[in-house]
Amino acid sequence: MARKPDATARERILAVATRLFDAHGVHTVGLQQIIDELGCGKNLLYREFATKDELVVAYLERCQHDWTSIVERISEELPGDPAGQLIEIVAVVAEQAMRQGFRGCPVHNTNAEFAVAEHPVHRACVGHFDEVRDHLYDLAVRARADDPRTLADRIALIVDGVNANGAALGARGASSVARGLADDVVRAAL
Amino acid sequence: MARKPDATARERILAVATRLFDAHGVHTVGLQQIIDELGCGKNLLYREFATKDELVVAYLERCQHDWTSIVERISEELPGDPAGQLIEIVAVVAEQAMRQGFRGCPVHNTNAEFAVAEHPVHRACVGHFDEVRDHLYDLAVRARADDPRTLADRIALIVDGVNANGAALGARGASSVARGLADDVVRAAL
DNA sequence: GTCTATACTAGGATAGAC
DNA sequence: GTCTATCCTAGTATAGAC
Repeated sequence: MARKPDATARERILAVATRLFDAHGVHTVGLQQIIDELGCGKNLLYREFATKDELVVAYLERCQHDWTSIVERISEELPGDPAGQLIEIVAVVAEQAMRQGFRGCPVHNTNAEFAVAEHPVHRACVGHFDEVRDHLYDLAVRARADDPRTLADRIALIVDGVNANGAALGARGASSVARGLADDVVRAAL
Repeated sequence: MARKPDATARERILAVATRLFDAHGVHTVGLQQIIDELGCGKNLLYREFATKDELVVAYLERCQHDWTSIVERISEELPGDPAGQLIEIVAVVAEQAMRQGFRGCPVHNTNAEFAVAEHPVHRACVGHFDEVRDHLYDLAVRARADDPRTLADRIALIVDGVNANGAALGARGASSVARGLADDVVRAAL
């Protein structure tokens, strides 16, 4: 009797790959390691993702989706308060960065591993940061900032700074001052 | 006739390794690639650096030395003006981040590639960030900030944010607003 | 037909012997 | 400075279980 095709295979592969990539970085994790942890055959992985690059791009899309979920939740919690949303975005990222074992923004980390500008993985990373930038700008405009471009970029600096500093120094680093800084930045921009 | 032992060998190796590590990341650069570019034998490299990890640690020490040179130059340019030095540090990093081909802080990038906390490379990275943090705190104290810890951490966030954002988006990113933000932050803290 | 498991190629890695 | 040993990688092909 033939098995039914497993519709969840792609999701299961991505879940394992995400966990390993997040923990160790992309280049240090081999496909064999993913296969071993999945307990599946090599063919299954290669059916869903023809190359490792494809798997990495799918991983990045998943990271991007996670980010979108966060900002949408914040948007629902503070409807009609774009200025508050800008501050809350910083607060949520800072909270993540102070957790034990935080390794930084996975997209930044992946971007650091793929230097060639034309590489699809590098492009996927840049695409994510462009989306983040656009969203922050949109919030800054709706907050009626005098200079929304500058406000959005200042918040972007804080978010990126929390991710980088938290990856290096964790909770004993600079993340704890991020929310206060965002507060001052937003207040001064309105 | 036998060659004299080359006292500059270590420096030449480090120079090539630094260029390649900066451009492509640590894991993607093989020792063979470094050897090929040097035009030397494998023994020479192994005489100076027993393992790749040792070479990477030496590379990080070089990065740390480069950073020290920058802050010392700023210290000489603005003697007796610790507040101005904090702003100038941000300005110099932002200027670097807007250059063509900027790939981010090499220490952050290397740290992202070495996740294991006990790994000597990871330790070397954290050591660098601790030094940076201490230096910023020292400047904030000497600037007579009301809360020097918070001021130092706010500047650290901006510096790290410039490095991360610049690596992703370059000159079209958020680096251009860094100096202005640092200016406001320092002014508000005094 | 779908999956697991294994064998295999080709290349690159670290490491070290001579 | 060359040459070798061993290991690990991505990716392909094949054999067999369900």
